[in-house]
Amino acid sequence: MRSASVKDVAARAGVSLGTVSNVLNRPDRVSSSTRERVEAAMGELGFVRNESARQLRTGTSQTLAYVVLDASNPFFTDVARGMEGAAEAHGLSLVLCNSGQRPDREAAHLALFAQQRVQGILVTPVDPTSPLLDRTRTLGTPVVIVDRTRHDASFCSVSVDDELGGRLAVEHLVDRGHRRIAFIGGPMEIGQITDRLRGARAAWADAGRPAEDLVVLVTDWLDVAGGREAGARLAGMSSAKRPTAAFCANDLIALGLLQHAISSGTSVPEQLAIVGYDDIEFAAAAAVPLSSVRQPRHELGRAAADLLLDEAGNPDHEHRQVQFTPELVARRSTG
Amino acid sequence: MRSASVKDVAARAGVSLGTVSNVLNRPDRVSSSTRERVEAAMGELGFVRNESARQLRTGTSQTLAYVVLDASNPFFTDVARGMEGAAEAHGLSLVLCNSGQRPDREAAHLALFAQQRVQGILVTPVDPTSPLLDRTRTLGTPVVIVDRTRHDASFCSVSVDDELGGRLAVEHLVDRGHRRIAFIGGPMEIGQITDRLRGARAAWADAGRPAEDLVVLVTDWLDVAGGREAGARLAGMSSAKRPTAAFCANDLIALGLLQHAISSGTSVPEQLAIVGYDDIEFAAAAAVPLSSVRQPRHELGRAAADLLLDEAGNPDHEHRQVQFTPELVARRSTG
DNA sequence: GACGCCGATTGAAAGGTTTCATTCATCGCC
DNA sequence: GGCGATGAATGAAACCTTTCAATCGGCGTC
Repeated sequence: MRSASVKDVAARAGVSLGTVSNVLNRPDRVSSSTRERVEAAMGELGFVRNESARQLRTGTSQTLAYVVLDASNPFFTDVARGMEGAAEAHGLSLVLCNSGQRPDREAAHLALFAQQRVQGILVTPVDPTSPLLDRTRTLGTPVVIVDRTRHDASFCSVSVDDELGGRLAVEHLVDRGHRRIAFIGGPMEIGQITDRLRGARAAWADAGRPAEDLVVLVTDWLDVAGGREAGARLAGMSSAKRPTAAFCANDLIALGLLQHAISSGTSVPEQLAIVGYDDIEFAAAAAVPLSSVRQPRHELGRAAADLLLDEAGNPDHEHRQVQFTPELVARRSTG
Repeated sequence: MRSASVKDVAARAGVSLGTVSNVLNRPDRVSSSTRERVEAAMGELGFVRNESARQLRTGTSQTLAYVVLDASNPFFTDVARGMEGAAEAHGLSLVLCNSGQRPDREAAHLALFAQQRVQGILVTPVDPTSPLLDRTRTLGTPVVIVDRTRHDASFCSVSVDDELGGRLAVEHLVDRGHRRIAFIGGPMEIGQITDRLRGARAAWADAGRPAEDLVVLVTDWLDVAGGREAGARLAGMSSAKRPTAAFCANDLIALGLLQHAISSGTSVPEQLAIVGYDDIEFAAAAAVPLSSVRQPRHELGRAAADLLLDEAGNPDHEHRQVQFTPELVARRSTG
């Protein structure tokens, strides 16, 4: 039971095949009586337009694709929502694939989308320097890097000023009078983590504080478990050496740290102030609402989609690296 | 600069177009010397196989689609991970679209996937009774309903026994000695919410407790804000009438309730015990780790994908409604 | 030396849609 | 009543791949 084609519809409605196509694509060009006849035939036959054939003929697709780094991190799903808005405004659909931080899956998804001839690919790559990105673009599919960046200007990208974010967090802690603080995050291979740390150190130095009073605790990964473990390490320090505040490289770490503090009877923020990063929904909803560095997630997604559409459609497109400004949201976890 | 086609590759490699196709699809049929020549030509021309043309000719696609109800709920992203595993095992890709609970977007995504002739569509619908689902299947695309169900057996579906889940939660609270409890959730149009409530009431009755000692607080939606607000309502009750435990219809509600309790000085679980539902990652990581009814999220996704593949590939497929069994995970929030 | 066989290669057809230059029909107007 | 203009409908060509029956060339065998 092969599904009906325009030809079948045309036969049934007693019109030519071109007319059916006109009904589909330029309904104004067709008289209302035949239009109705054609539409009736479509209904009776259960006609579903074959997108492959359409796309083959026209060479254009109606979709943008986003290869997500980690679909279970709320940050990325919010970014994707911003993209959806932009795509919808242009009459396009956004489809997602999740790489789950696996380079092989990332590669497979990139290849699939390239073969599908999507209008363009948004990607938060496992490794932004991967030559696979260059290859994908060279082969004809526009690519925009999301929440990461290439230091040369070889790709369009959208990101947030992580150095400033680090700075904001530490300036806030300095304002609150802290004289010994911790930076918690890792792994240090991720450029953004080191940027945040650099900003943190700069702000600390600007405040005239000695470098050794900013303790760095490196975690294996940016998840809740890493935060808990860091909490245990903090608790193990002598009270003289123990920081009175912690700046965590993302909210998951901060939540883990908070959890450890509460369960071990450390009061937040009195004995330990905490600043997170990302301002995910759960940050405001934590037991002690978290201060956090907010990234404009929806704008990030929207801007990325807009850049991609420009790259895809504008003949004299130039690569741009958009950088957004983060913002500190002070809540109870810093007093 | 149109991208190269098999014809271009064939010309460059000095072979026929059929041979190029053989290199792509049956590399064993082609001598290694010509194969190398063809592959070299592909590399030089930047050939990318046109998936639309392939699909048009063969009639088969390599993808499954999942229309997610709410991509920002970690529960659904975990379900999607289970689907990814099943898809990968069959050499297929899974693509996601988010309806964000908007029926119009759900409809648009269903239409898109049907036109793309994906192998099948997994969907957590806004409304499982929507005729759109029937229409999509009638028009030729297999559909499996995820985490919802049709009460007639008209569709394959996977879900979890919500009545049992409600039962487990309340039995646990009864075991803990609570004699007055609350059910918090809503809106009541969602079948699953009412199922959980029915199970809760049944267990309560089985324990010989009077119906009026199970207080129902209806929320507008299953989010953190709803939980906070319910917390305020609980706090407003006289201590004689105030329940000593709450069973929340999902973890987001439970987290909101927990947050309210902590910030208002109510100790958990001593003054208020809390059971959530879904057992999302943040449940275990909450300030007071949440007891919760765990749904087998990955299995749910995997089973859904398997059903879909059977419906798509097996000529004498019969619709099945798979129901999984939930499990109570006791943590600190219930003592 | 002819024959048959086998693996390697070929090339035309098919798949469903869109496009566009043509044709057809109708109508108003001189 | 004939003419041009206008609007509607037509149908062949093109998009790129895969498939499959047919051809080719080389080899071993009788």
